Amino acid sequence: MLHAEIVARVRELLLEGAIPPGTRIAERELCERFGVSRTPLREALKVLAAEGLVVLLPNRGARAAKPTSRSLQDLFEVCEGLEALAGELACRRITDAELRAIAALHAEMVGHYKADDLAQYFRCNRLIHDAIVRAADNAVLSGLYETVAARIRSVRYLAPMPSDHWVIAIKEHEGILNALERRDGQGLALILRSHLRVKRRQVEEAGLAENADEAGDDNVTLLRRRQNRA
Amino acid sequence: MLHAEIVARVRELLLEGAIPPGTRIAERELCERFGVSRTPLREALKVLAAEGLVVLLPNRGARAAKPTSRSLQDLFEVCEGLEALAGELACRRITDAELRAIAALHAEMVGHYKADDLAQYFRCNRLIHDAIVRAADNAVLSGLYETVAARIRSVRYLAPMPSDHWVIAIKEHEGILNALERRDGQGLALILRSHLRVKRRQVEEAGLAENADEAGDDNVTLLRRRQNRA
DNA sequence: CAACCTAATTTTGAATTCAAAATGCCCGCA
DNA sequence: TGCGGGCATTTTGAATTCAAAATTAGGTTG
Repeated sequence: MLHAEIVARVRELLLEGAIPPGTRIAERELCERFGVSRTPLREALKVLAAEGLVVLLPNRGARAAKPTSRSLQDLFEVCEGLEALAGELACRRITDAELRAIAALHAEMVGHYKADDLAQYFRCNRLIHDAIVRAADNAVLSGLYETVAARIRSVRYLAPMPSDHWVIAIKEHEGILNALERRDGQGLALILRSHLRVKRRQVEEAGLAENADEAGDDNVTLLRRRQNRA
Repeated sequence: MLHAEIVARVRELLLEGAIPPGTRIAERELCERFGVSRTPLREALKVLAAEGLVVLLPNRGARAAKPTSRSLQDLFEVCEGLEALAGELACRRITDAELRAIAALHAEMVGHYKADDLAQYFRCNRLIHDAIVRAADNAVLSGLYETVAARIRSVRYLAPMPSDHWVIAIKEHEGILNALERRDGQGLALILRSHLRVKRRQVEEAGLAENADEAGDDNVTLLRRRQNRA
């Protein structure tokens, strides 16, 4: 099945940053890169547009979606909700084997923290969150989480990790593991939400200043909108 | 833009029940029905497949997705989470105008209840939930909610509404309005979840018995799976 | 009579073609 | 020199074409 393959490969390019947010996607170029005709490529772009990774401009082609500070906030809010839900469900359904696997990942992650290996730390971090979602054993939730988390991750280069935040993150992860072991769904949900809120603030602080100038829906607009609503 | 139009129209057909779940979707037929070639139609089917309304079988065409009891449960769980999140955000962001509009809808809905007009009642009910999600003012959340709620609604014909449940639903809706007015996000989230859980049980009780025989992933399987996980 | 094998037909997946829209280029002109 | 208009080129959106796979039908044989 050619179509699904292409969706996956283009998504890869978008998430890896090989096609940076905001850049024009030339059909021609991707076609010859993949060695396929425009038909399946265009199908793939439509699907990715439905996922929110690509925006289609009528008669003007496709661009890699560039999250505004606003849409990034929206994504974080939803991601919090999804992770909280996953945490609750996981506490009800997680198997001992899954729990052990997460504990192992946690230990490995702490090791990377002590070794100051940020990349490996992030890898474990991600695997843990994925494992929790998987333990929730809900296919719909997994699918939505994957796309939302991917869209957030696509701008992860914005977030530098101050070392004091790193300590906090480790503490929070201990709480996560603890809540899982106690099967405390409510507690886990709370921790996951605040955990994500920390990351969100990091991205906000890192990213807001720099894309305020070019995005149409910038911070000033955002503030005005949300204040007007009150 | 032909493509988006076709996505919308086919989705309509699927949600209206004009193409019942599980039926084969003949490309040819839809093409002549819409008066378009296969290219944009196929693009539309790919998008709808990504949304979960259609399943694509390699070299064997498309079928209208038929939720199994399992996937329906998954959808309900996620919908609960999304509505709860929407409720929390809405309490923070809802404007007085939006609140008044919901109160008006609520009053209208009670009127339909007293007049025993089920169809109109459902209409208002849906509009209220949509309004709450809209008041949450989060585009990503709106999008996800729409698709998840649509997939649930696509099998709504399964759920008969016993009159005692109807009373409960009205009571719950009073609680919803009350929590919104008090801007009690936590409380609203709880009410929305239990509200949805009632509906979920209705659908389960109505639907489970009848599709157990044909679906591959039936109730027995479901129970076994989830029990095995403990 | 039933099971199976083969050939015709239909249907799918993808490439190619074609028309319309947008982009870019060049020239004239103030 | 700077600006605008018109033509050529490129790119997009959709139809058509073509090959491969599946389905169907029919015939053969045990």
